[in-house]
Amino acid sequence: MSRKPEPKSYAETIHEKGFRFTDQRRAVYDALMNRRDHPTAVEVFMRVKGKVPSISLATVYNCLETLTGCGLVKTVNHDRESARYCPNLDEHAHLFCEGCGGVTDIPLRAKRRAHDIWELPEEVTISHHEISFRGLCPKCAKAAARKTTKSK
Amino acid sequence: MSRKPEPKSYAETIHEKGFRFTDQRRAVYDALMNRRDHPTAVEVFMRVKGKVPSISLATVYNCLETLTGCGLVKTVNHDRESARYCPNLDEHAHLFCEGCGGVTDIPLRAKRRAHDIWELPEEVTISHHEISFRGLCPKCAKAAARKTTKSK
DNA sequence: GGCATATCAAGAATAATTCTAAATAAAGCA
DNA sequence: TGCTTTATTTAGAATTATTCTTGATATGCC
Repeated sequence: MSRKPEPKSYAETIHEKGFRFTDQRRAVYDALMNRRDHPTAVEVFMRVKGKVPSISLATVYNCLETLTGCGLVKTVNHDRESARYCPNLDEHAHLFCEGCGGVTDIPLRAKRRAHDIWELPEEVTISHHEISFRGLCPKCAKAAARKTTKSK
Repeated sequence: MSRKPEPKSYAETIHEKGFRFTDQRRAVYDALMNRRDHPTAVEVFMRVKGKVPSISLATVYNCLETLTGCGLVKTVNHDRESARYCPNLDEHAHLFCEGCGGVTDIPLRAKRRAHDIWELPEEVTISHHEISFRGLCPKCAKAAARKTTKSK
């Protein structure tokens, strides 16, 4: 298949790690970058089918794993729901809305370190952390407030 | 079966919610409280079998759900691993050790509020949050440090 | 004790993800 | 360019944790 030149950044990142930048991997990566939301593997699969009709769900899982392994994408877990994937590499938490089911990125306030917030023993080494909130996103919270006001 | 008097606190909590405090539920609750660690449902099942040999895994799941519904136990999730259950009701995070596989409770430093740490939009309502760290617990971190020192 | 309801046990069913094996595609080299 | 080696993809089977279903038990209340 034909190849357009890619912005070096991520194509190179993949190559540096010893992986090939295939059409499938690009399509999966683009599916995330174009929307910058938090789709599940199945949702990515549906988006990608348009571009690479022959792609299989297993390949989507493979690609997502490769991309996370390269540090280009993050996995987002919440309770026992399907894993979601996030292209935002900045430090942030996630808010899972109980109203609309959406996921919102919540940035960390500047200069907060885990040790300032949590009583982490000195010795521990943190390789990864994940913070998730469940509640109502701004939109749903406002809608709920309106409803309550009216009914009273 | 025979019943010893229970400390009112949790037996009552269960009754208040309209549930019966059965032998199975007590055994599951005790399995958590006696060790105060973070077992999976299967681990709870194994512990409980000694006390209630006829118990089934499905019942352990049911009991754990009832107990969490009553606010006596918390569910702890990490990546896509099996859910774990935690009897510590204080505000805390969890450290999942990549060395020994153990889970450590990490208390919140006094008086930190989520809004101080995260750029949460004013309107949002948080009903629940979960913080998990992955890394090396103090014991494993020390062991790793020793090893590195020796080999150099 | 007898009735209504809650709970339990066993195994089937489900859902997300991973694994397997064969087919395809790409990269490296003659 | 053609050949070889290796990586990747595909489709479907397998796995794993959890939930659901159904009939059997146990409990609380009159």
